[in-house]
Amino acid sequence: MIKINNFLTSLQGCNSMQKLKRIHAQIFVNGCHSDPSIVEKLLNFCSVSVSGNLSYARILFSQIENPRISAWNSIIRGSSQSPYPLEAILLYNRMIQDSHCHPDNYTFSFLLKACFKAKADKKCREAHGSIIRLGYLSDASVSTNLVRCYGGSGLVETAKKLFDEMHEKDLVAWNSMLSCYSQVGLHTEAMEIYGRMRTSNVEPDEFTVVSLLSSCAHLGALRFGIEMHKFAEDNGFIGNVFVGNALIDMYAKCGDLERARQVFSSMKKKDLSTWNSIIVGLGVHGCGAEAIWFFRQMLGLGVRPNAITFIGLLSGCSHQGLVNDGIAYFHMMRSEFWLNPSIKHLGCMVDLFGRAGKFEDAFQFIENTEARDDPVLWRTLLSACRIHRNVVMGEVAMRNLVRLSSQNAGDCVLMSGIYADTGDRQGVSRMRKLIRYQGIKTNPGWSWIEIDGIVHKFVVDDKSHTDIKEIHCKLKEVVHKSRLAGYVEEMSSSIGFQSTEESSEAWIGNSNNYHSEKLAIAFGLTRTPPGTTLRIVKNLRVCRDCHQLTKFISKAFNREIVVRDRVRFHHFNGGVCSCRDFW
DNA sequence: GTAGGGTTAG
Repeated sequence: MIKINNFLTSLQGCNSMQKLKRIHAQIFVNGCHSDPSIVEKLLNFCSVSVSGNLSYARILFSQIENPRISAWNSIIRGSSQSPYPLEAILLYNRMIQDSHCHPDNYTFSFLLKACFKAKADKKCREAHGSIIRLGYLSDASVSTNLVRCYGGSGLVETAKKLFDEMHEKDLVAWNSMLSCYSQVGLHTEAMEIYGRMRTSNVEPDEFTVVSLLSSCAHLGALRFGIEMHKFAEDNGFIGNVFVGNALIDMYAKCGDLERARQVFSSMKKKDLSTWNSIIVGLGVHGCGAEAIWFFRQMLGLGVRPNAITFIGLLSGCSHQGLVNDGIAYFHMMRSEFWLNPSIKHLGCMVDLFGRAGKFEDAFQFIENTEARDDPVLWRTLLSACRIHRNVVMGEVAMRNLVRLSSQNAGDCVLMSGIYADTGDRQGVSRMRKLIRYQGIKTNPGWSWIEIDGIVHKFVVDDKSHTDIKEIHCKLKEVVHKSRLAGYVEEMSSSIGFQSTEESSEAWIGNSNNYHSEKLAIAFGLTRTPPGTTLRIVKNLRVCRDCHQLTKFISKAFNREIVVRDRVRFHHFNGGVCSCRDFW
């Protein structure tokens, strides 16, 4: 009789369906099929192993007369890892209804994994009830899975409560909570969790670093990101491809392209995300040509691009005015790689034409696409009209937004900006009325700057900062010095309308000196030694007047200033901006 | 002999 171990050894080297069947047949020949543990082993292997085969596992499972809990667990686990996690939930239901088996802590772990992947919120809550009833909440793996499930369905508070109630929080539990905050965009909370983790004496690992770097990227917290980089180096995490990718993304999003390139070239192991991170990073910095260069390298090495690669490429082309390249890559996407353009790709194309002032092309592009009723495309066209002060096309875009009943405050402010730029007071007042009449909510604008590892946040006309008097004083000096160098306030403010800011900032008449990014820059100037680069992050698009003033500041104070706005990066140096005034 | 965590998207 062949020993069980022999089967296991042959399974290890098994990579084809035929071999699997052969082993299965041998089990029969040797009369081992009546031993449930042997069949369960085979089942578990087929369900879970990378070289396994879930379809075969299903057949095997169907042949077991009264599956024991371990068999149920194997098949539920296999399905939860597959592209059809819903199947795991159905199997669980069958087990509860039709078998005499009771779920254990393993069953719940696998079930919850499936719930997370399938976004099955209701089932998650139901499982939560059973878990409490059966006393499995104290199991670390089960409760960590619950935390992820609630976090993934947006119920972050519930996730946090469960996490806080966990008796023994191990590293995986901390990492799950951290990534939960990071993924829903609560980056400050993610940082707080990290702080608590450290004070609880839990040593971070690669997973911790990756989630944290993602939060650093969104916050624009370069200093903290550099610290994390150092930490990763000291702890031997640098060979990890996730860590490398997250580092590239963090450096790019924090405005330090040079370091992003360095990390990229130092990485021995690269995957698709590595290439995407550098291409997308270069794209938002307006380095379209360089993004194309990387794209060609990538193709040369046989790495197949995906939809994200093309987002990076197309946005790079649009920010650098590479219209023909953009068109070529848009077609290449479908013809060579069988990728269907998403609304984001279409948006990039409208932006590509619009930014280059090719309004007729932009308009025709929207009209000829199936997504012509998607407000995103008209909104993109409207932004381009703002750059080029195109009233006629701006009104076309605005009319379409109204037709689709989706005009928001940002759209009205953009349109107002176009009217203001062309001196049309009536147009401005029409837009103001539209906002008041429809009660459209405006989006408050803020900017932040990181000084000595602390993030300082400013809103328009901020009075809350403890050093606000000093900041205002500095701002006066800054404006005075810039005026001497030739700075003139933008025309639009002289008719009582403040520029492009898509926010309530825009509606506060004469407060243009107190826009959030101006406050942040003035603060940065008072708190950093001469020559230090200032890095500002803001949630909206930078306004024309602030953009103009920042150019003069970069020259008058001899500072490099990097501003990350909602759309892209602006590198101000020696009186000019990398966006060449097309933003 | 059975478990849980990570990056990139106008």
